[in-house]
Amino acid sequence: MAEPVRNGAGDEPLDAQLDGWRSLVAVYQSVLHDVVRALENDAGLDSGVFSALAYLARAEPRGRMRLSELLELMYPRYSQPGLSRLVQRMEADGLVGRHADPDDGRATVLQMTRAGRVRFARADVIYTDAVRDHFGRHLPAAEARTLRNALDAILRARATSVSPSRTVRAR
Amino acid sequence: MAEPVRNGAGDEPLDAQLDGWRSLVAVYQSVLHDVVRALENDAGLDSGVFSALAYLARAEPRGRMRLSELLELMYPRYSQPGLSRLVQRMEADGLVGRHADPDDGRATVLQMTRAGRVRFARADVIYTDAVRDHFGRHLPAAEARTLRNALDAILRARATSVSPSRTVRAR
DNA sequence: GCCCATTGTATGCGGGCGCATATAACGCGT
DNA sequence: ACGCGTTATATGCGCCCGCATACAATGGGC
Repeated sequence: MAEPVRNGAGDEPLDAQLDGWRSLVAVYQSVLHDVVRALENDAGLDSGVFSALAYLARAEPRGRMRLSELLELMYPRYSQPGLSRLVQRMEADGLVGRHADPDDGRATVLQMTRAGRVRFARADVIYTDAVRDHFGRHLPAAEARTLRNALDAILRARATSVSPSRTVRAR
Repeated sequence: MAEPVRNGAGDEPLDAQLDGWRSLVAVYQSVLHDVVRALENDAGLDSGVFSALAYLARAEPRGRMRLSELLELMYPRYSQPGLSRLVQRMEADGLVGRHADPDDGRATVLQMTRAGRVRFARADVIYTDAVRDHFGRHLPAAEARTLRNALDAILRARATSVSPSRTVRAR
């Protein structure tokens, strides 16, 4: 969001970090827009469903996961009610099953269906190709590694510092 | 969106660009969430209103801009109907005026109000501080410049390559 | 064994978004 | 001056989101 007041030439105190953030925002929005379009048009999946399937595909054992675990992975992209309805739609589309957890009567266990696996496998190819085409293609591998290192360092630093309400349930 | 299948250790063919994209997505979502929260809580502005005000504040002459010009700046974050309603809300909140363009009967000219300027000035401080606190603080200035250069190169490359439907009005 | 605070999930509600479409003004060709 | 394709904006509609809240199950304290 919001790329206001870019330091074009001889502006203000010149803030390298702020400029970096603005460039990051611009790239993210531009690339994501095209990638999401590719997912929807070529794979028939919206980005939320795709993300959920991606996490489920990695889940052990075999595509099973608690709804609450998935929520932690998808937060803050989805709120708890938002995820609740997302998986309802996914169940309606036959991509996942929702079963009562035998160990905890409150919990719901998600189970990827075979159809879900197939849809995800196809979509993953679309996604990967789209990211390469719209992003990776323009970034030399060496710079990509540098970029990743810098960004991962930020993630680690943020995880460490006591950022408020990193916990899903707060207040 | 979607950070599936991260190359943790000895995974697949190892794709530096894809990993970079995933890190970018993770940082963007995490940081943006907190920045938007700060804007809403401390400045009482949602991110769309803030972005629009930021562009208007830079407009010459003095906070005037055509709706269609603003649309190009906000695209693809907002669609044309989305922006239409966004500025309607902004007008209702007294942040901008909407006047018929004397030179073109179809067009609407936006004019930032004094209240809009005040609200934006306050929000801009909140925004800048939040970005520094959640992002810039964790990124050395040298790395920030490297980051910006790599990302801006991607933006330029994307603008050059004939990416389909970069124009607002397509199809 | 009974409370009761906590945890896991679902739902009522209001609001914002995008798509398709409508409406109105423009301007060029004739 | 008329027609018609184009451009600028607005609106009907359906969908999805988050917030607040409801509800059910859990487990530790006593």
